[in-house]
Amino acid sequence: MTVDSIKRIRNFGRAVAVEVGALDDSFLDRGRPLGAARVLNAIGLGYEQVSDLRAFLKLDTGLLSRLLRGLEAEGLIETTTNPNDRRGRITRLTAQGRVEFDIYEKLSDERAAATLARHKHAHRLLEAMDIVTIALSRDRIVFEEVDYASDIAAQCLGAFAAELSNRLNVEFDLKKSGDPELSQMTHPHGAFVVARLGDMPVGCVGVKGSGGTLAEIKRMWIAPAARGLGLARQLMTAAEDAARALGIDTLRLDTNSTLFEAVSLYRAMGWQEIDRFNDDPYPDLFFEKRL
Amino acid sequence: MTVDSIKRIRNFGRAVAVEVGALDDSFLDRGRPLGAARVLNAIGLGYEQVSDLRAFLKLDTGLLSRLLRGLEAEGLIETTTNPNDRRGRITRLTAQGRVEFDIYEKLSDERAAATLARHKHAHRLLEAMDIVTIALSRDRIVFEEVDYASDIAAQCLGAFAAELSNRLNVEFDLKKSGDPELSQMTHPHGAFVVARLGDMPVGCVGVKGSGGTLAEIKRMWIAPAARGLGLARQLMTAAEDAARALGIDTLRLDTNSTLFEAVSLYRAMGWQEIDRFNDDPYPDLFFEKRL
DNA sequence: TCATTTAGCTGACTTTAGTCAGGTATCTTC
DNA sequence: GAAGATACCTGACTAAAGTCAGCTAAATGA
Repeated sequence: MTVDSIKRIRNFGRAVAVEVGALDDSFLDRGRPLGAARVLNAIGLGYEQVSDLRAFLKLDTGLLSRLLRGLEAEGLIETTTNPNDRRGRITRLTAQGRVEFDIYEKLSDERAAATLARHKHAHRLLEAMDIVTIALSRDRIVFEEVDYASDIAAQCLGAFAAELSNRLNVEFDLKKSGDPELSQMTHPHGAFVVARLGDMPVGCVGVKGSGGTLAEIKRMWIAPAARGLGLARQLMTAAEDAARALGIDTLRLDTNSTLFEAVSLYRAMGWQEIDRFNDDPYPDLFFEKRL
Repeated sequence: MTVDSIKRIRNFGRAVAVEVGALDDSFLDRGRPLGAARVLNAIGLGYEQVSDLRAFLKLDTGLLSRLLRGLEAEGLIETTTNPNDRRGRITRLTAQGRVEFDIYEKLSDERAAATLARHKHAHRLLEAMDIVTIALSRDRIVFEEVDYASDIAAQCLGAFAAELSNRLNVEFDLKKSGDPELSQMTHPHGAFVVARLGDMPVGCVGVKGSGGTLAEIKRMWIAPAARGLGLARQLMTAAEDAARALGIDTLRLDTNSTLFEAVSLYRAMGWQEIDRFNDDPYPDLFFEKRL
């Protein structure tokens, strides 16, 4: 079984190496060596400090320095000293550099679009790619508080609502005007936490308070492609931390007994079953945790 | 939607590039430059002719020639002229070269095992990897007749039986002694066709004959990770070709109406619905095709 | 048969990547 | 404020990768 698994991973590696290599090749089409292209790309992505660039690209100080001089000579970047630490330097794309960066971005997009075009019904492929992406980059998933009205929160809530509508076979629209949740999941009443991989949302949870020391956990969602990685636990921990920071000492939540994985997670994390505290028809299990 | 799909593919590319790069790095541990290691690896994989090596590795003739001389000097390979075309050359691993190749294989296996170890419940990840592997390498899937008793046939049949047992919730064991299918799916009575990607089985189908001009299609299976790619059609075509080559002019099959995708494929490929021709309880639809 | 093509080799070269030992300016710490 | 650490630079180097013209030997094809 394990031998077979290793074979499967190696087959995977071989298959994707072709795609990855093709992208690098397309980067050479601009006549610039790959090293310089990668530096330009990193700067365009927002790595400004030379030290950050070095860490990100894993380049020797001398080599990076020379590549930067090269891009400078091409008129693609400008460097200034970092005002906060005048040993360090800040690099920035010039207008021309921005143009060139955008061309590389376009090349990447075209590569990806070509892959997509080769697969008419790519839904399953994309889903599988997401699973792989998230699993391989699990360590880079960040959990952070965001505004309930932010873009990434909206993405999470939209996916959450779509899934709920689909599963319960009812209309479930979070966007209806005057959402009373908004202020209750915003400081100082409550908070909203998302888990994301880069700009890709992979989970969320809301702490819904009313100004007192009691709050409720709501809108708990993990992206389908991110399930089975133990993110729920991390997300709950982040939510508890956020609640504590707001001065909340008791959290409640409602759930359904058919979601046995979630239920056993709550129990494992120290939640106590309590009596029904609302009259929603869907939940049949109620929990409380003292922080 | 498409813009989003492109983002997902690019995120995927970024995530796997790290893994792919790590493998290359581990190849450098042997002290040999990557180019030479790749040539050695390709020879070990069975690329014997220098021209094949060149095409596979996309190397300049001069560069490859020099790399081959280097490996020769290390005593890892031997070259002889190709007796069929004495301009060409054949390369082969020496015993020492085989040892070195095996070490690289082990390094690759260890890399894969390390990836596996990082993911305790890797089942979902492996399944997703399979989907990606097969989708990206779809063009390299080969359809070929194999012996019903061969190893790859056994793998297909085992997977087929496991799936059927699971789906019908009954014991379904193809391995019971004296399988009557064996001779009926072997030349000259019948045939067995598999679809494979390298050594990874992705589908199979049997043509079960009894010496006459009538035969039956049986054991049609597509690996779960390979579904949605249109392989069934190619597999059926290969089965029809095999049947024709055996002098068979009429094919029959039974199926279940709930498998509507399969049923519509049969209709699209020119199969005609006929009356029930056996009394198995599972199938409720019967088809025939004149070749 | 003889011109042409093909397969592979070698020599001479350039480019790219990477390493390392200095050096200067700046920051940190005691 | 001196000692040490840090950030970045340059020069000098090596190794690896890649390019190209020209060569020989063999096969191909009119």
